[in-house]
Amino acid sequence: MTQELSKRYDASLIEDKWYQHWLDQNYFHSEPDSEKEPYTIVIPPPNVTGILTLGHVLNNTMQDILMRWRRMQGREACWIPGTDHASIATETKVVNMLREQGITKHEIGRDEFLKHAWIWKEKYGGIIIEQLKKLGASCDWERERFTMDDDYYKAVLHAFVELYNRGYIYRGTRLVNWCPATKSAISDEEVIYQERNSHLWHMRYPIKDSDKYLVVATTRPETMLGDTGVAVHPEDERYKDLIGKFVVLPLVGREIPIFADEYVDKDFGTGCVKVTPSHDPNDWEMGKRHDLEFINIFNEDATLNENAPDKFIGLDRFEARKVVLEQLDELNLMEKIEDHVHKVGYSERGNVPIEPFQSEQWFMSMQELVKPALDSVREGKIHFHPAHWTKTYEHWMTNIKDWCISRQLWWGHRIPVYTCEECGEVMVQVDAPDSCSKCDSKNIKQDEDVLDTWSSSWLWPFAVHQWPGEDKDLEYYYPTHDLVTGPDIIFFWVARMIMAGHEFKGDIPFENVYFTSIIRDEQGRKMSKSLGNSPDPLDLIAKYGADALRFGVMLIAPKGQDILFSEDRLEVARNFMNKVWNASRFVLMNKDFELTADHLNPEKWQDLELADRWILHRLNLTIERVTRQLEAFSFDETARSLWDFIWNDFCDWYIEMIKLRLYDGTEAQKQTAMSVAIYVLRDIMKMLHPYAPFMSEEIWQQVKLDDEADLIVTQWPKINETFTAPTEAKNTDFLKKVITAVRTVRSEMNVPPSQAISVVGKVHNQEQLDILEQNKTTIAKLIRSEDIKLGLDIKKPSFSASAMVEKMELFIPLEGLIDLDKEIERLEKEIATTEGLLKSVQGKLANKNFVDRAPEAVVTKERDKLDHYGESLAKLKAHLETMKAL
RNA sequence: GGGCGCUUAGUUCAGUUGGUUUAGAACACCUGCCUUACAAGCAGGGGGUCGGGGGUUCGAAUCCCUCAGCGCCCA
Repeated sequence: MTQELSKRYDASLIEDKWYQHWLDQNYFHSEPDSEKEPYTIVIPPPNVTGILTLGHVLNNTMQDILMRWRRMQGREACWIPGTDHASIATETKVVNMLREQGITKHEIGRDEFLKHAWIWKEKYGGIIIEQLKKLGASCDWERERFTMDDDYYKAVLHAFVELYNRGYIYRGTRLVNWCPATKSAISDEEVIYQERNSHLWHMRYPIKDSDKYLVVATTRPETMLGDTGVAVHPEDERYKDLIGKFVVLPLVGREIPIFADEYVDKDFGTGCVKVTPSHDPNDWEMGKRHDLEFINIFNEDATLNENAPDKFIGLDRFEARKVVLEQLDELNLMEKIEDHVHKVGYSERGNVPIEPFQSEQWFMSMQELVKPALDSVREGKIHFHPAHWTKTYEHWMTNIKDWCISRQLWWGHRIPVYTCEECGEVMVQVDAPDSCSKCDSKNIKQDEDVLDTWSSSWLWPFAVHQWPGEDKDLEYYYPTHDLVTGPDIIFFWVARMIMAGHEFKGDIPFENVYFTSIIRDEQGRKMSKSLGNSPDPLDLIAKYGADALRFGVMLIAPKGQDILFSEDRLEVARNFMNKVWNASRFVLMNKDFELTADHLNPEKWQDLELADRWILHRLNLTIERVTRQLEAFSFDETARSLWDFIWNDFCDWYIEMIKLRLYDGTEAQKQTAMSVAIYVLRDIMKMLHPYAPFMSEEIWQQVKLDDEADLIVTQWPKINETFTAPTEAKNTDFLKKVITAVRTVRSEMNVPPSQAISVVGKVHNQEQLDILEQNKTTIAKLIRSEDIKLGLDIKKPSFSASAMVEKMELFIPLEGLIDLDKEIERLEKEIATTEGLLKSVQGKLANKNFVDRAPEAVVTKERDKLDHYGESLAKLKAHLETMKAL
């Protein structure tokens, strides 16, 4: 039986209940089913020790919408969840935790450190997963994966070994982006450039065997201790004579050559560039070209090493800068200091300036991997949404550099390269060798480094299964279908997954990639912990409900643009949820019969009225539109379509129009109205379910038949062709216009709702008369009038306000109430508006070019308008005259 | 320096292949209402000429060029 619903929707009473119910029924779990077409999404695995942010809410709500929608469409829907070990981020957290206990990681050693890390992971690793459940995420939790699970770990090593054997992985000494805080190399993508106000120091380098000097300009004076040359442009007349000569490096005394290189920008600084091959990428290249000496002056923590003069050894790089500047100043070698704004690369995780640092690392050659990945996007096998990201992708892919995949960390997948200490044999294999394959020695040492996190998560779409083993799940669910992620990881992750998909599976990993917006605060600032502008989604769920959070975020998530978030936006969504709740409550309060299949069978409906045919017609349009919008990943437009249909059509008009039948109608009339209302409400719940799963399920339980399934597994609504009723839709629009016109007069003339009025309608034709006569009681109810007179040639009352609707004249006799001046003013305004419209139409039609060249239909339309406005204007003017004569 | 995107009511945004009236919605605002689903509500209303300029066209917020401002990415 129907239970009483509370007047206000309280999300907290139902959300946990339904989530538990869905879990109990195992609805989220998927198994391969040859009868059904699969639909798969792999979650972008969040950082295992992370907590839910609004970005996750946005991203995962979209995924859940797609999952629930596809599940309802009958697909075998599988959403695979999991977390990422996040090498640097997690290790940093564990290091900090240990530091608070007075422990350093080197003290306790690798194995002991990893024990602490796993304990940390066990303690905090489940948080974000539990938070996703609060949001309503319908992930297949039985399939949850972690990138360092045993089998996943092996899959990562397997991929390394494979690529090594295929010749894509090599070891090399390169200048890498070095993070002195974490003492590890990082990839190009992990360097964040930030603008800094700094200086350009102009320093004098004495020329050997001369009393002259040349001036170099630099933003990093401390690196001069590692300078091994000075470069000028070959065509720079100022310095041509100096090429081939030497300068004596101040503070160091080293004699270094002056040489010419095209790279030098004559117009920057002095046109002379100090060259530090070991500490600058461009200088590195020049060093190679000109066979310069490579002198590394830094330790791993960016203090100066023994290659620097004694007094600098051990100084931090920033300290060293001060000392260098002081000493140059003392020696009168500082020409001048200019203010200078430049971009400094910071380590994303360590949050300190990165140091270009010469070291031995593992690299992955990208040349071959890029090709199929680029083609599959260019050829449209993989679609990006919005499409413009394709260009960004192409640009990056065509300028890609080899990927530095080793990290000087412990938390992660340790590189499976083993070296025999006896004979130097190198063995690359998944399982550790017992002995050297060449000399049989047991003295074998594994590479100390771990792999970049992304070189494990790039395998995610297939490594979540049993890859590289035989696996029916992998067969069934791969390739996946859609991926929803942030554009900030298009290079880190998306591009690399596409490469891995092609390389290891010979196919694309997904068909569509939807790039979400970036969430900012009201002032457009990025959300961050330090700014304190990043609300906790769980607080928002507690305050507004998960459904409102989901719906609200979708409502403000435009395709391809940043989102400006504020809590006001959630209030809007909460109000909407309350509206839906109350509309449902209204229907249920008026349902006084046990619902049967007959009630829901359109063929059994008797005596449908105009309102019924109209709302069913609108329902059809909404089903079509919402389905189309979901197919296009238009999450915001879908939300708006649902809003418009539910609030504007169903609540504001349909429910109001059937009240008369429900309150005063015959049993049959009431039954019909309720049947249609419930039918529509049921489809509303189905369409709303992906957006607001909790409330829609709660209401569904009240309007479902006993033998029907829970909403989450109910079939997505379909268009019913018999509901198509364009004429009824048009007639209803006319009816609505008449009602609104009367209401407007009422309001503008300050007639309170309690005040009875009469209405006299002089219709334009018989059709209008029929529509209005047939719906007279409905009109009466909605305009609160007991007295409506209609006719083709009805007499116009003298004391009355008036309005025009599609050539029909409406009079509202307001004797004793009417404010004559006000009505005259109103009419004059109306006349001015109509004159404006008329003028614009006349202008078009007076243009010979328009009449000659515009399509016939467009011209006809304008002629109709001319006729329409002309007649309206004449009538309005006539009214005005009568009013003025009074 | 290169690339991508944005600029429409006070605010946040819609506006599909250029042609339904003088550009829509929500929030905010103004007026009147506790009308037995909902005051987290109902009814009504005011408010923008679509960043500036130029062009294409019978017709442009919608296409092209240009300038300006903002944002992001890459170097």
